[in-house]
Amino acid sequence: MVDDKLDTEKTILQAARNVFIRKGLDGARMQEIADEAGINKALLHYYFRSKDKLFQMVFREALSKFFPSLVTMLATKDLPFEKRIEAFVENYLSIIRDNPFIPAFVISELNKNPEQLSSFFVEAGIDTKKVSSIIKDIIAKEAGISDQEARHLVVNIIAMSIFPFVGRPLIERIIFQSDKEEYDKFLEQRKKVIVELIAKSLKKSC
Amino acid sequence: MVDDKLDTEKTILQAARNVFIRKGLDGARMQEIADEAGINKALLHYYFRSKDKLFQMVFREALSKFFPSLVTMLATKDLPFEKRIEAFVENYLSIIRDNPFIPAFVISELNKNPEQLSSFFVEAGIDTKKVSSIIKDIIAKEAGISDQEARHLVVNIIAMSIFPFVGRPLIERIIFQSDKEEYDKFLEQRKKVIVELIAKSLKKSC
DNA sequence: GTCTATACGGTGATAGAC
DNA sequence: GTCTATCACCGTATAGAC
Repeated sequence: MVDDKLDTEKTILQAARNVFIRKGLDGARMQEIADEAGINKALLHYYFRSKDKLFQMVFREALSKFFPSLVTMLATKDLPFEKRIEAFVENYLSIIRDNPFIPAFVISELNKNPEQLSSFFVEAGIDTKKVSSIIKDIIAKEAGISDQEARHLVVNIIAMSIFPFVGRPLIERIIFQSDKEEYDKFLEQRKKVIVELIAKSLKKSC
Repeated sequence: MVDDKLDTEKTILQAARNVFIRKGLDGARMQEIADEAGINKALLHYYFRSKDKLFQMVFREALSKFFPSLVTMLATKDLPFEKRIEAFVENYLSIIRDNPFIPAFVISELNKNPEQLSSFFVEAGIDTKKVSSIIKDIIAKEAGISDQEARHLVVNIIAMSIFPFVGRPLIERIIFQSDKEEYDKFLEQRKKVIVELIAKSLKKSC
């Protein structure tokens, strides 16, 4: 161990991330986290009091990564609309690429326990009204579509970005015969595919 | 109890579905399943030997619903291509609507334990090579696109269909301010939105 | 701060009566 | 087939020595 006493906390958190994201809250074992951190169980409780407290740390951090520059994407009016969508997709995909298991983790835990969200929003200082009004006031207007269409637009973009990651076990086996390399190539093409699809959809038909 | 002895098994299975789909394998408790079925724990083991065996029943059934008429959609050449896509989306969405929690359940369990798939394919008699070659040989040709583009097409359709359900806890709160009715309306519009988007994307640009 | 030892409540599974 | 009682184990959490 090169790390000195003080970053024991960081070591534990990293181990907790690995285990919780792989196994989920219910599937994770404090013993496994301790092993992965190279310490023992008692120390976990010394630093984080309980399993649930430790989980909250990991989960909320993961959830934060999920709110990418959604607001940023929409708030900055510097670029033309389509360029901003492109920037958003690129940014979002790169975040997911760096944390490929976070989306499935967050989705799993959130579906088991949706109430967690309320307290998260409060404590993270996120105003959902603001986000939703931005969609109406900025996206809808700039794209020249209705409020409802703007919501579909946002959901479509996020869906197409995230799904190849959360559905990877299934897609990779069925469509790619478990060829990991082919699948990675496929993922690299996503940005272009999504951006072009969205751009085309925003053009008035002719 | 009106049910006679023989459908105890069905009662148990239904209770197991409810609990496993809500809590996942790790989060589910045999006691809770027994309670929900109105019987006691011992009987669960009498009928299904172990928690894992019972889970497999539920999980595989759920997984089957996930392979919608993917093959059907592609195999039948009766309808013109775009009509077939429309039929597929409609059919797929109605399956999900009837089982709205299945996608998140399957995705969660599959990401925790991807190896389960191999044995499932074998036992369900699913030939993944066939599915993947259908995508190349039928979709790509009829749509006049490359093999790789055909794969993106399939993934996009499924992504846009499933995501509003697995991401519901998040989307509903952020974009719809927890307005359930509004969200249901939104879901009803999905078929039209997806079909039109895909149709537009398949048109040669002008 | 870090360890070992242990308490204590569950949890899956089985034995055995009816 | 269905129940009650019980076992063996595991998992979180804490006590207490160093």
